[in-house]
Amino acid sequence: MFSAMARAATTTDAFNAVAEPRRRQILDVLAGGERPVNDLVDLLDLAQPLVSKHLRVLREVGLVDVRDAGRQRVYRLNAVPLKAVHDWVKGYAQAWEERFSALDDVLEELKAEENGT
Amino acid sequence: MFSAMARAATTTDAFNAVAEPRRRQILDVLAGGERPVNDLVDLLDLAQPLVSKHLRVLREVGLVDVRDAGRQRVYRLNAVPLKAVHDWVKGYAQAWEERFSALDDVLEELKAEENGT
DNA sequence: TTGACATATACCCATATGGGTATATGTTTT
DNA sequence: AAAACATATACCCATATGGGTATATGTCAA
Repeated sequence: MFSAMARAATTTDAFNAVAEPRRRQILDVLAGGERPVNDLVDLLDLAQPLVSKHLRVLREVGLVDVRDAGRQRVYRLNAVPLKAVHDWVKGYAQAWEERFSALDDVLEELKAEENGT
Repeated sequence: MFSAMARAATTTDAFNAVAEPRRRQILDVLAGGERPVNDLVDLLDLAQPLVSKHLRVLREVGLVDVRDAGRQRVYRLNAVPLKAVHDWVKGYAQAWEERFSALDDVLEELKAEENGT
């Protein structure tokens, strides 16, 4: 038995992992190839413990893999969990395209008015 | 002058708005057409104030528009801000496809082994 | 105008979060 | 073995977050 949680963890899936800008930055760097932690510290200009913490979230969600290399820990991108995000958001592509073409229509109208009705 | 914030707000962009499952549900419903708040309350089986709060976040991020209709407030999807999410995640498509084809290779190998050698 | 209805807001609460500093852990070099 | 290096973890802290209940606000119906 346990009382209802006041708030559920929000760092347990790809959507949340990727909601944090720092973590997107990390993934963006790793997209260019695997990197030890210190590289990320330098590139992100963020305290080392914070980088490690973000990496932990990414690891728990499966967005990165780690490999030991002497005294370094080399992190590597695993983009697979991002497919879920992509699949969800892809469903809205039509919706924003409609919006854009609706805007185009308005602009066309304005242009037509400019040239006399 | 102000002291450094201990933590920045995380509900101020599309990435974060969409990280919350309830809000994705709301958008999924609105994708089927505009809806008054109470419809969402019924469909999501969530307390009305919570729905209103999630709608507020979505509104602030520009993912929904509102329209007054008598004593109802009708919410409507605006998918445009999702394009940013799509654009970012799209850049990783190649990465997860590589992973999948790497997996395919492994499976092929196992299959080959099964049939002798 | 009084009451029902629809929605937003003001609170309270427990917990998650991200940043920070100090330190533990493990590895390589000297 | 000791020192330097690389990384993870344990804390502390302020604040954001999501859920909940009560209530304010505004609109329509009787």
